[in-house]
Amino acid sequence: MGRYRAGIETRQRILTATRDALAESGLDGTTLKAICERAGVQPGSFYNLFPSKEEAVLTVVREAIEAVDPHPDGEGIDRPAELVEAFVRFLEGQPFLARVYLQIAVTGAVGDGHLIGRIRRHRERRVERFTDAIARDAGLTDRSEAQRRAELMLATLEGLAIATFLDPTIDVRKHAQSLI
Amino acid sequence: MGRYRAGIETRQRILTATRDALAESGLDGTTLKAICERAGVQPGSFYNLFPSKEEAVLTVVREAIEAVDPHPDGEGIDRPAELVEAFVRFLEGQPFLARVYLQIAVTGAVGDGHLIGRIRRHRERRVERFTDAIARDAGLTDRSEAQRRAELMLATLEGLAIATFLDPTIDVRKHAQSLI
DNA sequence: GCTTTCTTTGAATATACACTCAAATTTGAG
DNA sequence: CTCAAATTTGAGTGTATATTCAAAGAAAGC
Repeated sequence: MGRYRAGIETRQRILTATRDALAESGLDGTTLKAICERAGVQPGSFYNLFPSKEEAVLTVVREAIEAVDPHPDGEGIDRPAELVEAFVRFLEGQPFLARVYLQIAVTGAVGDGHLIGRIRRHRERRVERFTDAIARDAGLTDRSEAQRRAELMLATLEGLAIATFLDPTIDVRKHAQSLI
Repeated sequence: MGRYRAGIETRQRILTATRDALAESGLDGTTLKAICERAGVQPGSFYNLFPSKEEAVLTVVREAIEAVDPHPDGEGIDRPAELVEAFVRFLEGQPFLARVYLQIAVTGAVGDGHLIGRIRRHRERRVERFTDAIARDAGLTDRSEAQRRAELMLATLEGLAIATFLDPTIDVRKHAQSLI
């Protein structure tokens, strides 16, 4: 499966096109046609590089989340404030992608169960990171108490995301700060 | 636009069919065909009673929310605990409809802007009720502080709803109680 | 029983979608 | 230059969708 330079470039063009389409038209408006037109590519070419439309969308969302991760390599020690800050940055910087993420989370579970599995795992890891950071920060020995707080904190952050979709005037940052 | 008895009965059958379809197949699986088959009705009959599929779905969701409202008539005084309890009851009793509600909230804003408008207004009223209840309960004269707390509380509840979709083992009630 | 209003039918419309595939073309290593 | 591997084309497939409409059929008031 070695790729030529042309293939790699096209792949990038498709990812950029997907990101732009998502920002402009949302998840539903981001059809294969829309992506291909933006990327200057025909469907067959798309499917030579991606197994499905979903995969391209998910790649874009994943990259955006990683871009705000304080320790994307898994090394280093998270602090709760950093994790919250990363969430807020994601939400403010790429609100359209944040919406797509939630859309998959809320919608996906009914689907084929493969897409939702990935979101589920991603969320589990996030709960763990929050739990660790909180336990460390508050000096908690009771890990289940830390997890309880982590779940609540993450729920609030995701709820705030929904709130901003419905009312963009809400000051997410201010609310998020009050969690720490 | 007076209706005959037959029309009223058919309307009820369609609403029940819609509710059942939503519970079994989610929002996406709830096609017009699915609704009509369950209700034992042809499409033309559906459109004689509802202007659109969306309208039927929204009616079902609205009725379910009203069913857990502590003061559906608008009279009486809410207490924060009651409002939280209503939310939890809705989430536990009709998880599929709760998901549909969030799905519209997260997805809708890109659409035609008419469906989302109704969700937005519904949410605004809810923030107000929470704000009033909190201000009264905590004896706050600063209404903006009460509103801040209300927004945060509602965000957490909605976030918990998302969490239960991804991980049904989460104890929403316990988390929700800790908010009061 | 007549007449108007409401209800039901069900085929038709229109359209949108993700995805496939055989053939033509381009790439780049040796 | 050669040739196998990678890429691109673009028409085509299959399927599903919400909604419409003219015509036929019940329901109720008088």
